[in-house]
Amino acid sequence: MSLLSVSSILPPPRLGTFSSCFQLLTLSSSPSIISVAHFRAQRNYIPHSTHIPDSHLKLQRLLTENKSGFKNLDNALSLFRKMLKMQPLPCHFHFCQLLTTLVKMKQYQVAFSLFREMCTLSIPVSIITFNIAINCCCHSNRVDYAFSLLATTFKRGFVPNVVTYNTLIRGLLSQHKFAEARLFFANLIKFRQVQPNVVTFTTMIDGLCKTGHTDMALSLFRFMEKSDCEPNTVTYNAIVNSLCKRGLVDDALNLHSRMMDEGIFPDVWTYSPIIQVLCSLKRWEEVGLLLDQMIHDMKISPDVHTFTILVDAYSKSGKLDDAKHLIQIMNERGENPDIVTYTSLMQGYCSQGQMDEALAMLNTIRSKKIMPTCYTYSILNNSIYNLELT
DNA sequence: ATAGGGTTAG
Repeated sequence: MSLLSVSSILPPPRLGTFSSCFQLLTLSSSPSIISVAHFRAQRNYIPHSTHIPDSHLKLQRLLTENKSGFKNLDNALSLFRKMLKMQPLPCHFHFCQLLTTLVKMKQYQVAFSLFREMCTLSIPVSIITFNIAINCCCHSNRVDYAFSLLATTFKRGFVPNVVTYNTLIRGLLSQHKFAEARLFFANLIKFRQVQPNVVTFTTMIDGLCKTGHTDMALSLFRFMEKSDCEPNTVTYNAIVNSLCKRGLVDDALNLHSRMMDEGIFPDVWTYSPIIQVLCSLKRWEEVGLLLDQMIHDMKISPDVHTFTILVDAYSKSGKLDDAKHLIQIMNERGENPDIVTYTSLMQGYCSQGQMDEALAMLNTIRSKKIMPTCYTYSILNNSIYNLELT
């Protein structure tokens, strides 16, 4: 059964919106009552809107400096408190910047509670603020809250946009609510709520793949290829990743060549899953060729994930010195190994029965102030348990 | 200033 009929999928372009924009533009360029002479007469006048208080300039600098994440959560929270006390209040843009930074720090619940506080205190919000909050709910696995926020959005007179809907679709799919996601997507199109874009389709395709509905994902992908909304690298990557997960590495390799033929450039996200599955199949020669192509021909640098895949592959084949050497290369290149990298090497030591080395690894992790995860302890526990059995 | 993708255990 096809997901959608072709005719229902793309609403006609919204000429109304474009033409009214155009009208506005024409009006604003019509002879104006404000002339150069007007400004000359008042040359000492500084318009209110251009005056930025020092506190706001300082705030802007702080937000820009820390935009990929504050050193710790308290810094972000105390900045929020300061912002609330500022006179005049910082603009909407700055509050959004702070919330976005918290999202980058994966502090979804904190970001959401700040959003709630903003609403309680009647700090101006917009559809963008709501979208950030909806995204936080989805990432905290509370897609139910996300939908109640959608209702609030309507109640407050904001118009949800394609970002709102894409976020909600992803939220439903990440909660394995496939039927709901599909219905929501179909209704958006049926009732012309929004014009889907490449992110909408890619989100659906990726979610369909991950919920085991690969046939539907492929038909949506084929539909995109024929439509005005052409697949991009991320769309191809969703399919490549799914093929790799299903062990269909040759299909993945074919798709990889096809995307290049179509003029869509692969990125590190395309290569990593293919390299991973080739490693698991011990097709080492091809791993080498692909890495060479990626690094030298395509000029794509392996990142933490790619390196970790290789560290894991070496560890699993007992080549612990090579794995250690890779970690050294990572450090030299500034691709800092993370908990997954170290856990992979630690597992290598465990499976070789080198428990002293494995425990030393745990100490290294601690000394680097990296938080071990349940994987780290579970691997250690299982090895100790297995040793006791033998 | 808002949305999409890859790595580790049993």
